[in-house]
Amino acid sequence: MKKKIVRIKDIAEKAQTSKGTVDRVLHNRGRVADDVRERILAIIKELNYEPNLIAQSLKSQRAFNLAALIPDPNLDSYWEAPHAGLEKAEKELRQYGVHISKFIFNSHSESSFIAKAKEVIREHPDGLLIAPIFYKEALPFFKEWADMGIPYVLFNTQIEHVAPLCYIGQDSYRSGSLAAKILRFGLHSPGTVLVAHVNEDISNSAHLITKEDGFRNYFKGEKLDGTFNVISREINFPDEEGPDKQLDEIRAQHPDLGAVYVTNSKAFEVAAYLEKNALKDIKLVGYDLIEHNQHYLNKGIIDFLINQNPLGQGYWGIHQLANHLIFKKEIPAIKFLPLDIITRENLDYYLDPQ
Amino acid sequence: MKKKIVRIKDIAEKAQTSKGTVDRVLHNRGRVADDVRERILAIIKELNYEPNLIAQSLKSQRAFNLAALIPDPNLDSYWEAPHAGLEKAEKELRQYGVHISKFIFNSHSESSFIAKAKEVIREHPDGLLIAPIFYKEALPFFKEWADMGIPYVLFNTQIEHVAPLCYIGQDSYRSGSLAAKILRFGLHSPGTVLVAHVNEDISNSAHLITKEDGFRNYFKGEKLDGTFNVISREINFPDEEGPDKQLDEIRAQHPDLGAVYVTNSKAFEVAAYLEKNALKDIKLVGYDLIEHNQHYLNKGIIDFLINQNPLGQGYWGIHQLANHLIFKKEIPAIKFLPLDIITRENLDYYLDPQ
DNA sequence: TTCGATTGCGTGCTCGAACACTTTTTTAAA
DNA sequence: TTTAAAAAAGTGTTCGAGCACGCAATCGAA
Repeated sequence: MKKKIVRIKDIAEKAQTSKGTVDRVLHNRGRVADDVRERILAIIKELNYEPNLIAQSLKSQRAFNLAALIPDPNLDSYWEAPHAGLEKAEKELRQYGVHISKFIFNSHSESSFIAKAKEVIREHPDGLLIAPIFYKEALPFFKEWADMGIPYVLFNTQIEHVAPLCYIGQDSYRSGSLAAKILRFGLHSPGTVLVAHVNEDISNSAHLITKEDGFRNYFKGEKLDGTFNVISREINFPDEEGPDKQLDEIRAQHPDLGAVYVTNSKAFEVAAYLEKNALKDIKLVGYDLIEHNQHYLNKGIIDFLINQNPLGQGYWGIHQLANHLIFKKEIPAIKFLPLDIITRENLDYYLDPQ
Repeated sequence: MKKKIVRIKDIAEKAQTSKGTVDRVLHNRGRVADDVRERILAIIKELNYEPNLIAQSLKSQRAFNLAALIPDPNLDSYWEAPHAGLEKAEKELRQYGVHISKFIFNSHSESSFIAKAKEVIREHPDGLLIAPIFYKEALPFFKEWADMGIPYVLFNTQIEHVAPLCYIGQDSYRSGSLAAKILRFGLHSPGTVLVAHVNEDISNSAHLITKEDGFRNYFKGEKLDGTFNVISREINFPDEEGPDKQLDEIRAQHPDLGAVYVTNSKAFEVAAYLEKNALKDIKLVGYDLIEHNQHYLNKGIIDFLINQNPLGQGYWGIHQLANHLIFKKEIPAIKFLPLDIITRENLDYYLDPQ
């Protein structure tokens, strides 16, 4: 069986018309007699015509200026990976005329976010990828971008009541349940389990609460809430101090502390404490393959990390924009990335992209 | 900063010659004066010319007939996924003229493998993807294909002393270590750990032994070989019987059996036994997301599965061939796919492809 | 010098889709 | 019936790389 590629010309011939007319039908560009239009549409369906993307993009040669509004990786190394993902996607899509302008803000400064968001508006990109870590500050901009007709993709932080082209990231609830499952598997005897929100402004981070919900409900669902006592704490401290004081206190209150679930990428802070105090039997699960975490994962102090695949988030974010703008594909409103479970033995595979 | 794409014409102009000459230099298609050649090469380097793949493949329009030598998914559902991966890759690459012919053999019959392998030779494909599950029978063909100049990619089963274009699959040794790590995390007290090779001809499956090595060495490396007693057994039985007799026997010998590691996709057989005998405390880890395994994973009888990503193996196998044949990229000799850890809570994400 | 052969190099067509431009047909008004 | 305007349909160029073809210059032999 031969696979024949259907060209516009083939359709034209079969419809006894010219490729120009077929082209007008395909692109709804002006004035074709109704009977001809219908005939052509029927033939398109019949022959199952699919435009040749290669020829298409060779011709169109259009430039797509995408913008990425994303935190500074120098201030929080977590953001290095999304940057890398962006660049990987840009490399692949350069052939199609994609260019990405980065607008980098300070992840600790709302005002820098606002300033950069305004810059984005001035630039008027064809599409936008944004990590909306400042919920309240970001809200007004969504409306503005929508009015300007700039499609935007959110990643890392899911936001309700906003209609992006797509959200890319993890299912926080599931993510919490998964952490619970892992820790429960490793827990040998009844005791206290701590959910630790480390150095994060909870009021601006709904997803951490969602993670906690998922975590707690795992224990409830498994009828284990009698066996294990799940407590949660916000643990905030200046960089130079460490969480020692707070953790000491918690251990004093709950001598049967058996596991800690850190809801963001700061598990290494807790790991340092556990190591210092030789608490080998307290299980520890956290997020993200940043260097500090890898260090304690290799030492066996952090047992498992859940990978949020930040590289993939950047990569797929740009690809979704390209799928929408260039390839005119339908985009799912949510793209959940896998919840990868990482431990010392499979760490390597998740460090470098495919 | 504008990103200017360098064309052959640009090079020609700068070198004060014609695009035909530049083309001859680029493709070593003879007869260019030495001074001109050098001038052109210098300019190509200077301008950092990269051929426009889009235009390239539009023009070349070549057909690439790839062959896939792969077991029948109707006899072992594990093979459904590689088939799906093949098809996904074919869809993506159809634009580039790729067509895949499947040569499907019976995974229980060496002679059917040989027959199909001979068919492949008659077909004379441009490239070949093969799951060499019959080591001895496959060997002579590798040489033949090499002589015919057909590049071949191996997947699923790694074979030494053969020089494929690439091997795609898992690092079996690591995979064993990972299984050990997981089980050890869940083991609460000293006892016996069973490595089970279920219904598989060990003599033709070196990779199962490698898995076992990785598994055992984890316990040795962690200085746990005193605490845990690792034993291994080949458990073979006819389909209609089940492993009950053998497992009963093992439990009689080792009443302290705490965990089972099944080295292939047959964990569900052991799971059925555990369920029947209400052995909730025996931890179980196996491979592959086939339906039977998913069933017991959801019931919580299988604790974790390691995903060999069979879909990805098919997908990347075809892509590696395409990278070599069409895009002339350098191919790594080994592409290890990630060792994904799957449990009930993150199963979904690994079922459907990206 | 003339002819043929070889080497070196330039021209122009091709791929399929996009789109500007031209030509033909239809419709409405004079 | 003529004519202009509007609608419909057709033609031809373009994108960048590949490659066939053919022209021009050079060389060697007669």
